[in-house]
Amino acid sequence: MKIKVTDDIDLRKIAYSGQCFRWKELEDDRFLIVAFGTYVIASQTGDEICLESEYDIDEQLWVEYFDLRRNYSEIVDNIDREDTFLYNAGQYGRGVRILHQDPFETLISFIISQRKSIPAIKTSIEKICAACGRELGVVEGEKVYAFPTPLELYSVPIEKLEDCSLGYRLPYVMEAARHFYQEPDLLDRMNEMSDEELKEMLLEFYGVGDKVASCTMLFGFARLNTFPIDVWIRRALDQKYINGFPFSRYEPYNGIMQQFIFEYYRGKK
DNA sequence: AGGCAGGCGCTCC
DNA sequence: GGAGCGCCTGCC
Repeated sequence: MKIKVTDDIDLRKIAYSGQCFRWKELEDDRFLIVAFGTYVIASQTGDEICLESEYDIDEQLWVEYFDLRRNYSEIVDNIDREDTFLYNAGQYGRGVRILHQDPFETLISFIISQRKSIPAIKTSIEKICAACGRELGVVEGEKVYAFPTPLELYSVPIEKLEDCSLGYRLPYVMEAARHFYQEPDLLDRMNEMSDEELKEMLLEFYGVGDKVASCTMLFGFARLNTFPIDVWIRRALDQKYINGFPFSRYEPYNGIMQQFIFEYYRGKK
């Protein structure tokens, strides 16, 4: 399947943007993307995204996933030119989009992410998927597993999870899985909530603080105004915005600005 | 080979 | 309500 995109998109930038952990680069600029209980192999030629899979491809699902209904180039063009740092960050980050990922997977992934490097996060998540996720097939000689459902994760024997490099995060993961499993309408309720209510609720989860809650909202609930602050963003803000970041100017897309800043600042180190 | 990660909970004030 | 500390472990 091919999807024509009339907006900024760059699969490579997205793949390495730190928001997704189950993209794997294959040869020839192709990316294996496992999400929503299925997978695709994505590649890009100019403004055309090609998706291939042994499974049926639900175009609307992936349009939603890549947030293709939103016009990012317009958002980049709206950046204040006087703000040289943000303007440059926007240009540098052109093509990055905020993925609309599965909320449960996003929550668990960012719980795991605390005090871990990105390679370590990926390793841990892959182990979890292999331990209790559904087997989806074989791609380039490697088995592909779906991210587990709350039930699959909650009911896996604890010994198997102990081999997944979770460390002290193990009880955090189990608690979150239990919540989602035992409360089937939880997700619907969360989707109905305002940003403030959702944040409050996520913070009640054991092991979830401000950073993890914010990342879950931005990357898993498509709350694009959420502005996660990690050590990199903290440094960037302290250095470039002594008088505070102009959040009101970039509503309702502060989260996209955060992503640009993150890419740019981390890239330049 | 040892410090350090894209934090958080808990325990003090 | 804020500062200080311990935490698992893989990765560079």
